[in-house]
Amino acid sequence: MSRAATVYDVAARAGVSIATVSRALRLPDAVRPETRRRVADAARALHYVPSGNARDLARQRTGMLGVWFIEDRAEAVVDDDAAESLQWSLYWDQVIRGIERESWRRGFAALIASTRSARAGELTNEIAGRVDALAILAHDIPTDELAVISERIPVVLVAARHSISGVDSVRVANSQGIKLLVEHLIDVHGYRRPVFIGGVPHSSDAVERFQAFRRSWTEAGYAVPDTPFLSGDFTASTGVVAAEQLLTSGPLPDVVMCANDQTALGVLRRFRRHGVRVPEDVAVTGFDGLELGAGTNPPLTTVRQPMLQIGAIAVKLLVERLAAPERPSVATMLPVDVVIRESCGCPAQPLLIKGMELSARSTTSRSTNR
Amino acid sequence: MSRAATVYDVAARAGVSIATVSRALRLPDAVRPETRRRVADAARALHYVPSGNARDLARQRTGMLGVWFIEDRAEAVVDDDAAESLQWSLYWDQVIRGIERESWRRGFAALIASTRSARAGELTNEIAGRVDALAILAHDIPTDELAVISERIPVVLVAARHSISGVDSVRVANSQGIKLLVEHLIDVHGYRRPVFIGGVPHSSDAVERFQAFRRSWTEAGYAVPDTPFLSGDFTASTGVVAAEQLLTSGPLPDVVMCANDQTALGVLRRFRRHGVRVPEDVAVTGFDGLELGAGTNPPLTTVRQPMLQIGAIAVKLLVERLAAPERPSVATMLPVDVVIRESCGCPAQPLLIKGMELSARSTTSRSTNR
DNA sequence: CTGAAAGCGCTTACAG
DNA sequence: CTGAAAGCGCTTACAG
Repeated sequence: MSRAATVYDVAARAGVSIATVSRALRLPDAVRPETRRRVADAARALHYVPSGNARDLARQRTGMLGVWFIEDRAEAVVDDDAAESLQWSLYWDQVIRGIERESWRRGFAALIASTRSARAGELTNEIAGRVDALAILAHDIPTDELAVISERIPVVLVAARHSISGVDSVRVANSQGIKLLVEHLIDVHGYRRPVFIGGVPHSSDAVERFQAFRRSWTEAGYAVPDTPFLSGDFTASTGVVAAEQLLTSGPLPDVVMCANDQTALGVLRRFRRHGVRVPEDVAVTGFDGLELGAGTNPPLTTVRQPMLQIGAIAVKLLVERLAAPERPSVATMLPVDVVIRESCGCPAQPLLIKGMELSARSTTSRSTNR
Repeated sequence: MSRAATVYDVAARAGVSIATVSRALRLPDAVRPETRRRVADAARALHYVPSGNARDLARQRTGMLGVWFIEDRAEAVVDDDAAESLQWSLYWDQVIRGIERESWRRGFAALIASTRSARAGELTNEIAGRVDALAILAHDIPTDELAVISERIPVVLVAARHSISGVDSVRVANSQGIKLLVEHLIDVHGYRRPVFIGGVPHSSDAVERFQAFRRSWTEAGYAVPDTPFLSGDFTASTGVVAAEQLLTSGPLPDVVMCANDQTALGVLRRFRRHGVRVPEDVAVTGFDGLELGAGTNPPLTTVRQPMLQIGAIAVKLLVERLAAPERPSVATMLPVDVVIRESCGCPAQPLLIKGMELSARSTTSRSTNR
């Protein structure tokens, strides 16, 4: 690892100018075949690896899309040996995967930077200046800093609480999803004593889901608590804790609605460990539609949001704005589906309640899921 | 989004030189408080966002760790509506997560670039030149290109087949894991007609696991096929296809060992759909130790590899080599555990067979898992 | 504590 | 088709 070769070294060895080296490497058709070959040989011999920084600086673009990912989970302790991964948001994971994938399809690399909280200035100094556009994945965002950054590069907010004028955003129809699910729980199963296990308190996803929970049950004529039974951090450990508390705080509700799948997973596990049968003794539902929920025991009834698509759309908005900086900002709301599996009390044959169609006021459609 | 402000603009507005702007922003203590304030005000007023490229170019470092992720899955068709995510390797996902996390802990951002196959030159041009060090996640690697790149920046190979001299690598004890699992299947369950569902043919993980499968059963005195029943791409669809073929090709084996968990998941699902009971009619095992396997029906007996740790160690090796470029290369082999759940025929209480201890020739230790 | 100046390694009009 | 030169936006010895 001696001093790395540069265009100058390659040029010298090939007996051409640095401009020609640049062209031979970048625009092969712009130079004579003979020249091209000489440059290629020199580059190979010198183990030349072009500097991305220098190139990007000269070109005034980076080809990178940034993902700023704020972990908002608490430092929760999980009692399960294998559950370390459950500390992580499987939901964000999927969204990030959607971003990576779409970035790749559109010729960008993804620069992922995560942090535990938005330390002031970090966003600006660490990534904003090194990417062409930036996706913010967070429930709570550093509004002021973003306002400045969005003046310089396209920014898209995913699942964020606040919106910033001129900044695109992507979110899902939380309320509709919960509403459809509650209707199912009432109409099909006749439940009437629900409980809600919340997520990160300042998360708009968590807030919207709980409010929809309240509204839906209330409108159906049932009294429900005006706060979540417990608010957690969207991890399985929240579910574990919630289940424990549920078991020691009087009669069980007939259905436990969780702010997300991972929380529901924790509830399921802890209930099972205590011999509480789901759905016989109590029904449990989630939100997200993680693959994981198809394999739980019993399989989890949930609301599925299009996670990969959320990421893909975020990238699409970014790239579009890169092409048309002045386009008005767009707030995308993606539809969700209710995935009926067994944890709500339904038989093994899963059903799918399409959110799309309902929102268009058509008949509830139920189609076989597998 | 007018022309973005630069140090020159900030300097002009603050009435100082660009050197002072740089210092005020980067080394606050090196300038007078008054100067610092003037610069900060100017920067804020101008919505100044420093250029990462220019900074990195001047500094000769990027603060970024690259992850080059080669997808090697085939374009398989899955019959399950929700299974799109199963097309993705949940294993790589975890490793990447481990990388992101450790990168962050060590003050680096992670640049993730993925591709479907190693197009020549892409690696060199697209990432190698823009990161301080590079992790290659792939079963099969572009050896020549990497040899060149590793001359310039630290490279670490994860789960790769070939090793390159002078390049660090991380892999797991595939053989030991399979061996321990086979011993369990024979000693505890008395199975004798196993079948192996393979992974990507050129993957060393897939190859090592199959070879260990052969060796272990053979050494125990049982005849086993000398090729996998089927070789796939490590996705659930491979498992689905394998299960179909198994069902139509004569008597069922007594145990189906899969090259990884996602494949096993596909087998489980398809068997279940056809009314084949696991483990009563046939046992099934996986490899990876994904969380997902704890929730399948029945829960999956598998070999668990420390995926987050694999990623973390990859980063550690990279950062260490950054500090000591001449250190001899190290090939890390991480231990695995056998996670006994129910799909092998064991009762609900899960067991853990530690790979570590066995490899040190101590007694097989069995500890409760939850 | 601050400034002038060189340098980081490319790309890209502009000439020829 | 090729070269000389300016420019991309910072950082960092070196003086003062």
